[in-house]
Amino acid sequence: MKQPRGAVFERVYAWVRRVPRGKVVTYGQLSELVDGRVTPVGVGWALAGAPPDLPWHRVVNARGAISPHGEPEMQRARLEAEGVRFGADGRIDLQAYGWRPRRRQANRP
DNA sequence: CCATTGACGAAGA
DNA sequence: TTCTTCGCCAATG
Repeated sequence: MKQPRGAVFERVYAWVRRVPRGKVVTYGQLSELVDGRVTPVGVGWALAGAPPDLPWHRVVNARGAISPHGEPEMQRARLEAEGVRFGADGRIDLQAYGWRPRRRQANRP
C-alpha cells in the first residue's frame, strides 16, 4: 500500500504540482478541486504513495498544521525554506499562505 | 462482498 | 476553544 496508482490519485498529484512556491493547500481544498471525487481521507491516501518529485510538503490540514506522517520536520523545513512562517503553535496562517486555485480551465489536468 | 484502516473535515457537546 | 462522533472515498486482506 506504499504506492497506490489510480486515476483519482493522478488528479490529486496534478493539483498538488500546481501549488506555487510559498503557498499551501489543504486536504479539503484538494478534495474540492477534484470535484468531490475524492474525500480528504482519499487525498491522504493518495499522498501516502506520492512520488518523490511531488511537492507534498505544501499540503497541510484545515488547521494549517502538519499532520504526522513520518518526517514532519522535513516538511516544515521545506515550507520555511519557501518563506512560509509557522506560528508558535506550529500552525500556518492559511489566510496568508493558503493557495486560492483557479478552477477555470482544468478540473482535470 | 464485507470489515478495517487512513498524512481528514465538519458539526455538536 | 478543545474533545468527541460521525461520515466520507479508496485500498487492502
